[in-house]
Amino acid sequence: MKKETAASGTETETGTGARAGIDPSGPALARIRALPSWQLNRASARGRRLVGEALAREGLRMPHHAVLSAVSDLGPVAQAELGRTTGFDPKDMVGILNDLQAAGLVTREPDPADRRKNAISLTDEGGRRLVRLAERGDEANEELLGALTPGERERFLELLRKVAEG
Amino acid sequence: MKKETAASGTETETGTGARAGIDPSGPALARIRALPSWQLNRASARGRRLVGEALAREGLRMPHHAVLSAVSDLGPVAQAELGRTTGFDPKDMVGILNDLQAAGLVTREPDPADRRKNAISLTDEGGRRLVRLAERGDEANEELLGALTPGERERFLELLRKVAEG
DNA sequence: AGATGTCGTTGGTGGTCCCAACGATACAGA
DNA sequence: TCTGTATCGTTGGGACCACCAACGACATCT
Repeated sequence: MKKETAASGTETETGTGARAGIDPSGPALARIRALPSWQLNRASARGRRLVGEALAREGLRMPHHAVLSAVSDLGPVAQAELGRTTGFDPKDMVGILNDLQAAGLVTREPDPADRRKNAISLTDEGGRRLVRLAERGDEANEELLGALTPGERERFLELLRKVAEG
Repeated sequence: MKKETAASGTETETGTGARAGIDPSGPALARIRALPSWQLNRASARGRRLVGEALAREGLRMPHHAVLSAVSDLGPVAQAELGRTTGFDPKDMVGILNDLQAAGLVTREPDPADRRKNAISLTDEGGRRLVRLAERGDEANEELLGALTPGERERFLELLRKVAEG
């Protein structure tokens, strides 16, 4: 029952990128799996899993790490500014900061100079936790790129940045 | 327009917008952004957005494209087999196939040889739509890698596969 | 026959991202 | 000073993707 109509017939095309060694009977799935977007999703999912597991050992998740880093860099800073810097939605920023505040890693005080704003600051414990988070994150990324040589990693990151920035 | 005073206005300033170089006192954010996992997430998100928009022009989404491709390759096939092949959760497979069936792109008939199974087959319209989906997907991936030369694309995909497979 | 496992399905969770609206507040211009 | 406009943090909702638990129906192995 193989009535392969799609793509198997006279789809000569330019022959670009097409991995010539693909199963001739039904290349549709292999084509999809060869797409950069597909492989990017797979690699990204693996990275998220590795980093997620690593940060979970510190009781936090990736957004917490990012926001904690931003607070560390920007000193006392408003939530909206944190959102612009890290790219997280204001809606989600509320929950992230709630978690960090509940864990005693940041303080959230009203800004006397602008009473609309919250001044977010890093606590000492937050600073210590951030160091450990960075270590865990580095370990996870080390494992993520484990199959690559140092030279390949450099090249990969360079190309990846181009793709990410569009 | 408006000067951004921020909470730390009085003593931080130090001269510029600070967008230029990495601040040596607090490189935490820059470190995170330089992580492969961070860049992978960015690139993957861009890919998902581009592909999603492209496939939406055909009224479908990425999982539909993948499953439709699998059905095209595997002829009449059970849902569980589709799930194993494409990696989608059985729960999600139900919804995906509901959509494809409602759109007349696949048929779902009871398998007489095993009444637990559904035999999923591609319709003629499904085959035609799949061709268009593949074209749209290729266009989106073309744009995704637009900043890379052909040689860079090949190298990038090679490294990306290594990272994805771990 | 009974034990075991797979089938499709339903239900629920969590994470990421985006949008709309709200009250409170700040600010620029009439 | 008053008034409109914009931003602040917050709440609520939705789309999409990934994952897991449980169930009845059914097949298979012993």
